[in-house]
Amino acid sequence: MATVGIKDIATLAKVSPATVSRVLSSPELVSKKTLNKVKKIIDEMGYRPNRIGASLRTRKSGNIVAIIPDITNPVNAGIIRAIEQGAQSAGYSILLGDTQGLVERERHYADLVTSGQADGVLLFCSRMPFRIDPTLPLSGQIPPMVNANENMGNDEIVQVAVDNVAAAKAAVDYLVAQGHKRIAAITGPDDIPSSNERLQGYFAALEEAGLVLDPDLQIAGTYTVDSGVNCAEKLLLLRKRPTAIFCFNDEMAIGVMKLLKKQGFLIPEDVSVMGFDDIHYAEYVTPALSTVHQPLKEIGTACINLLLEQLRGNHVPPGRQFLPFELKLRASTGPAPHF
Amino acid sequence: MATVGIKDIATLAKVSPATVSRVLSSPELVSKKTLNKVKKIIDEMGYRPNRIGASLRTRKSGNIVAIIPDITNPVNAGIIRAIEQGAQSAGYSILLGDTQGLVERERHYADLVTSGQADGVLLFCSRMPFRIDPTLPLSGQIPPMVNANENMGNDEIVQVAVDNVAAAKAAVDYLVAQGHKRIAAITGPDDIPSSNERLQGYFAALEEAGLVLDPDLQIAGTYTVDSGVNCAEKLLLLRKRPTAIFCFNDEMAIGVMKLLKKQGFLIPEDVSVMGFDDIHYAEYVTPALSTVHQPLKEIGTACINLLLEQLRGNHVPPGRQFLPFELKLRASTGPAPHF
DNA sequence: TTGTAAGCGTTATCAC
DNA sequence: GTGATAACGCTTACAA
Repeated sequence: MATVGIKDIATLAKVSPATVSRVLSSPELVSKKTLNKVKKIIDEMGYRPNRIGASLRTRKSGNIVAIIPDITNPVNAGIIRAIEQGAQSAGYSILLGDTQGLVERERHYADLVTSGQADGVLLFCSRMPFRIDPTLPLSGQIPPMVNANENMGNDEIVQVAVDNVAAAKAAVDYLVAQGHKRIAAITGPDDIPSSNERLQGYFAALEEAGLVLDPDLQIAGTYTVDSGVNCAEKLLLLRKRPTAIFCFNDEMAIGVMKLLKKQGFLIPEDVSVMGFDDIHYAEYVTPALSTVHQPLKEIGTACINLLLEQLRGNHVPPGRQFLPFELKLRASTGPAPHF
Repeated sequence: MATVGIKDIATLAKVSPATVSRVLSSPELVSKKTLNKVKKIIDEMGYRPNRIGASLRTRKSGNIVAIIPDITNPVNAGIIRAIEQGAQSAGYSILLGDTQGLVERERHYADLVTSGQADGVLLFCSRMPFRIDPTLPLSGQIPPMVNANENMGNDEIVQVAVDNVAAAKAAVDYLVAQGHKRIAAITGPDDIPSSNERLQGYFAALEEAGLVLDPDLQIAGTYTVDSGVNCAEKLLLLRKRPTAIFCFNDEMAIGVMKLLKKQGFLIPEDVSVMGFDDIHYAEYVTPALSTVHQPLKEIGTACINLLLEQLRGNHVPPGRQFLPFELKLRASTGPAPHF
């Protein structure tokens, strides 16, 4: 691997390094003749340009860092897959920053931009990983950045997601239309904005339906199957049980169904269960889970496109961009039981 | 973001750039006094070293590229998560190369090493992404590299995985012990070495049990739920149906169960279903899926450690390294039906 | 259309 | 312990 550089090619092709560089980066500036000559040598020598050298000079790394709480989460994985695809087509590579939800790791990965290793950020969480002076305008303080699937509570940031309020409302509207009057909500952790948005949608639907809002029917989970089990236990212990349970993600819905079945409840005859996300397996649990579908691929594509636009130096209007959700009605929801 | 560099710090601290560099990289070489002085200025100025400049000089990017057919696959996601963790602790970042199984994308990501953007490779597929001269020894032709969870058919490469032959044999041994005599196998695509290894294990178990090997009972799937459905259809159409179906991954097992239930078969009373992988949801399908557990975290950790060892310049004995699998017996397998 | 030469921000090698 | 200086491999004014 005796490294062959641009100078070696230049020497062999009897041109200047600048010309070789042009052959690589802007071939239209080079005459056909020298172009071919140089290309031939490049091939013969198996020369591969060193991107680090170029990066140092151009001050562009060609990398985008994705800051993700958990790559194992199928929602994130689905989005990142589309992102990677779009990035690669545009000549960018994705740096994977799985943070396990830790602030320090979010910061660490944000620092990759500061240290020149990444040109832009895709943020899958709601916390701002950069130190910001709140008295100054945000633009100029942060690099090209797009938030994926969360709400940062700041409309100066470009954000792509599903309209969680509307989506949750649609889910609950459906349960209401099925005659349910006691509809429980198992939310996510209360510091997660998207979970709070879903809660708002839940409230809105209940209010519109003129249903009383029973605080006992609102429980915070942690987005895991186990927490679904635990929350369902609390719900079933109530004197007045819910006839429908709306879970803010599919994992918890799966946990809820697990407990329900274990306790001999019929789904949906006794209790309807609604999820959120439409992960791959929602379709294959028994009964098949009704849920809110999030268009992961489209979210990912929109994110990377908006980021690439910024990286090209073009202005992207900040604020939230909503992609359409879809209510997937399967077998876990049905009419409210009669008493 | 008026970029402040090492020289600025040097000037302000009235030392040489070299000293500032030492403060950052080898503080033990600097006197306490200057160390503090320089650190203070660095803090005050919010100076962040530019890694690209350093990379150019040291010829180390600090990146590792993970070449993965599909990040959406929970097995890969689980492994990569542990890898990312280990890499980050060692100061490395992971470049995500989702290839969608395409050779050209595998090559593309391998090229990141050639172009200096990555120092090592974590390979999740069985194809060698580097051009190799087969007449020469492999070492020297490839960068630090570890294969995760596949078999490259080349013992000169460091590879970490579960012993697929033994694992599949254990799974089938169990079915045999349960009295099954007609055990079907739904394999993966036949160009995937790990699938072929599982097939070997299947053969070995049948042979050891003195069972006839019926070619009708061996079908190649594509590792998707749908392909599980299709393969199960073929199996159920046979005049002599299997009483147990061993699927080479959980997704297909889920598909098989879906069809079985749709057709009114009882699992495991009529047909036992065994999966492979033990993905998160295997536990939550109905009936809970018996399967072979792969220790994803351990695989990931072993991979990154072996790679880091190579990146440190230490020799790592090539060849395959097996991590222990575990047979998870849940509700989808049981005794063979009596006739 | 091509060449010259000055960097990009760091670290390594010498001296001192 | 510290400083001067020359790289690392490339791009890009500017000049020719």
